Amino acid sequence: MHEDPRVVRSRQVVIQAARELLLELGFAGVTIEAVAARSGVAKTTIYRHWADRNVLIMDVFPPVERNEEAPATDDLRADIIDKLRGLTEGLVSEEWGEVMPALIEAAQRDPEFRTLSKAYINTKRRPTRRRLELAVRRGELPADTDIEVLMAGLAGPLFYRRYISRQPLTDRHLVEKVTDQALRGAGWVPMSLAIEHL
Amino acid sequence: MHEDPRVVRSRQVVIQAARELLLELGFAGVTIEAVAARSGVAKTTIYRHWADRNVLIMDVFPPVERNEEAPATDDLRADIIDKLRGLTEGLVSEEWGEVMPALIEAAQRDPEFRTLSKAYINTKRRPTRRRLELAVRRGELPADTDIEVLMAGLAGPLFYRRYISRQPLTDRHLVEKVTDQALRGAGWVPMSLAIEHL
DNA sequence: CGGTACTGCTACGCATCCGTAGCGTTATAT
DNA sequence: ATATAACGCTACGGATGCGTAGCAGTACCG
Repeated sequence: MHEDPRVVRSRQVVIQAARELLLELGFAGVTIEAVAARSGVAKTTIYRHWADRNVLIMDVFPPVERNEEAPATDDLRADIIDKLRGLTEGLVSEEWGEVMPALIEAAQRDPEFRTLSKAYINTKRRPTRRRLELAVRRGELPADTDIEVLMAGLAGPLFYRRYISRQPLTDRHLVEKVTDQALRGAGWVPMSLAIEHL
Repeated sequence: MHEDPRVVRSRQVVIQAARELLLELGFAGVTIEAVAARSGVAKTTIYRHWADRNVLIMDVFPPVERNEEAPATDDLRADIIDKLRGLTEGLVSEEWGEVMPALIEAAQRDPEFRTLSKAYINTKRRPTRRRLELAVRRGELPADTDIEVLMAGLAGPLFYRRYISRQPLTDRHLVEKVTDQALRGAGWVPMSLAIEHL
């Protein structure tokens, strides 16, 4: 019942090669022949694991992890900064950041990729969204806060710098600045003050 | 010295067909043969106007317009909202919005597309950036404002909603909400108050 | 109205890629 | 040790796309 280590290795090596090709040449570069050449795995072997080219390409994108928890200390700002740091790491990582544009572009026209993309985004968004909803209930944020606008105000600037203006995400205190700008703009009141308001 | 109307027509029809194919099928779909079939223009004629496939694809993207002026009324908020409305129109337009993901993805790996993309972005950003710098000089914004973070806070959320979370940009007062969130977060003070502060 | 220039069509040769078949070899499991 | 399963290799047939050549028609310009 154990997985044959040869199978495990083949799959891993092939996916890695396919990912590299996607980064370097775009979707057009991910041909079975090119993947075979780069990975050293025979073309026939690739076809023994993936039915066709499209199935392989889907597997290039990392699996969705569904188990992230919403942080919930009594410090909203710290919780958000923590989340945005995670997002920043993802955006600059090779595994995620480099592959995102291809996924976004594909999602723009292919329903299957759109589904995959939505699964990613929603999974990533949920914990932060939960935390913001909690903040509203607690009074850290005004009751009439538009959470979606706030979400966009937090994550949007990071995506923007990464893919649109192409500026570094490594600037000192960037995440803090973005967080403060959005939270302050949303009318954030630190917990201690919020309690006084009751 | 006039342009032969046949040439004008050929170029226009071909580019239109190529753009449609880019939207529907991505870069891989923009083959000379497919463009010829859709446009009704003979393949040989296409090669008479474009040296090869890449040159044609570059022409699919609309030309950069360099003549936009920075607005400069005494109302920062109104000026920014005006600019963001323009951005919103672009993002939902067929000419721009639908083609952006492909350009971003291409810019991620191809230096030529990266150059083109930068030209677009910088041209679009400049007027808004100018207006924000003016605002700092005038005292509408704090002297230590990080203009790049503020830019990202204004434009980022709109890009984010369009391409990442895929939410509508047509919500009532979305642009106003985004503007207020970012400006307020940046410590914006309306002009009348700013004067009092002197 | 006559020459020029643009266009459309067919037909290439070349290359790349798809996905499959057959066969020998080697690693793995029991 | 032996059967099984995975792998590599070569070789296909079919499809698609590139970019070019040659020739015939026709729209344009002066």
